Amino acid sequence: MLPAPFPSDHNPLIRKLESIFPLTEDERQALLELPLQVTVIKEDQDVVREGDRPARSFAILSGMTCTNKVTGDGKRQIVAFGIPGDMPDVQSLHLKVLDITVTTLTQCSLGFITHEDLWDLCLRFPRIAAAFWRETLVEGASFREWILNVGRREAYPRMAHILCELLVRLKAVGLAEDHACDLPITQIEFADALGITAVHANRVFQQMRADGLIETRGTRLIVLNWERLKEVGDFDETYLHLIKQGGAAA
Amino acid sequence: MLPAPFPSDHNPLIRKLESIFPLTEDERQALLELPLQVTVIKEDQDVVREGDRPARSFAILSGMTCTNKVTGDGKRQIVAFGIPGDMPDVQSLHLKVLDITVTTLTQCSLGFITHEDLWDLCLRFPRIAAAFWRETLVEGASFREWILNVGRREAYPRMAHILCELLVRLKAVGLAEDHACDLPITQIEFADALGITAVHANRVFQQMRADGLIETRGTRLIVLNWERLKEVGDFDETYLHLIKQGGAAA
DNA sequence: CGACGGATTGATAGCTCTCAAACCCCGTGG
DNA sequence: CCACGGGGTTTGAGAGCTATCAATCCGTCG
Repeated sequence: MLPAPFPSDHNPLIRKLESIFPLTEDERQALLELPLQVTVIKEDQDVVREGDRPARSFAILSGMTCTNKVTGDGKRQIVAFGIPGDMPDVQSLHLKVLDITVTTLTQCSLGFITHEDLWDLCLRFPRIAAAFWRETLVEGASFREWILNVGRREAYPRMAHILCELLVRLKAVGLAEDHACDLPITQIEFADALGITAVHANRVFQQMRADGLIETRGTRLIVLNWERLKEVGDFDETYLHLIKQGGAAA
Repeated sequence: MLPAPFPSDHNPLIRKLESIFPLTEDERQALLELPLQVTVIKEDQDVVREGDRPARSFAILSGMTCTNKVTGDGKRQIVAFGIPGDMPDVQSLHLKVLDITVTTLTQCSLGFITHEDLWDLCLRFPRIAAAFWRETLVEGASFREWILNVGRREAYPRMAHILCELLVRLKAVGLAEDHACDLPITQIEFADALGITAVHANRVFQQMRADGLIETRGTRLIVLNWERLKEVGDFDETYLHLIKQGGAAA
């Protein structure tokens, strides 16, 4: 079940770009010819670390990551989850020193692209550059919502909100069914994402189960009452700026 | 004391771009010729609102803004402060629907640029496009630190951290002395930025004054012990990605 | 079978909130 | 010149959410 080298449109990055605007033949060709060093990395590994000065960025081809920061006294905060199609450290293209650490949550297949190649691509195809820029803006929107979530919602709705976000995003890349998905995220990690303790995250989960909102089986999340979960989590997916496809998903 | 139409290099936007990389004559010229509709707006006004679909973006020429979001039950969270040179809603260039509201904290002079003109500029001058992109990446870095701040620091260090950030950023645009600046931010707004209540923000301020860290005189903030403030706030300005100038500031 | 990381549970402490009221400063209007 | 009104700042006391600290439980893995 090792991720194969990604042919044509099974490349999540290309699929993502195509969801933003239809690629011309040239653009598509350039993306396919882009030197992509595909590497498989085990779970729980740091791909890049705060303070690094990478000469390349990467796209997640399969697997999940989390982007995190740490306070001076060692408390960790997860600020984003990465799913296939995301490029958690594109910022390093413009900002020399990384201010974040990207850690794998599962085994991941990552496609590394040198900054040189990325620059070249962006200069030759301004629309692709714009699409990357757009992606970082969407990421920014997500950060803003995350701040609101951590700053102004209590633990319970906070958890509900993040579950909604994850489910919607995973569905957008075809990795979730209607109301269920695989979430390789421990309660400790949820706690670090929500700014609460693992103990409290656990109690929140129990309450949500007791309330009939969700069910968990191992890493699998099953949402029993989607409408209620959205309501409780005060969730409105507008901020994810997903592009609605007219037709059905692939 | 009305902000005058901004000639040449008194335009904070141009100054900011120049701090990122030296502009060529062409680039500089294009920026100066950019149709900029300068508007003065009173304090406490919404410039754009969540849900809007603006056809233009704006740069802050003078004054301060805050970018905020609101939960379903009306709790407000400030996610960023805008200072001269910032473009709080550039995102609208790529993302149709605004997910944030930008409110003036003081009277502001704003330079509006239509998205059409912005696109044109970006396509003609890829380096300028890259600089804008870079700016949104820096903004993203700031959001990430904000999440860490709200999620993992207690109220006291949280406040210290935000004061550090504001002072450093204002100094970078020449709006702060070494350890003092004008902060037109009420305690209520600080509270909304920190994810705490106004009452608690007030108590934190009192404690910081009692500890000899700061002094406030009206809207003026005077930092009495900068080293200690940074330490307490666990502040390291790396994430602001400021570009150090070799020479002195203007 | 022992080790280990994650999930759970219980009891206590503590940071922050909530609610209310008072206080202050300042611009407005009589 | 002073009363009035309004927003921001302070204060106090009590309640509540979440953290802390410790153990226990559980499933997986060598």
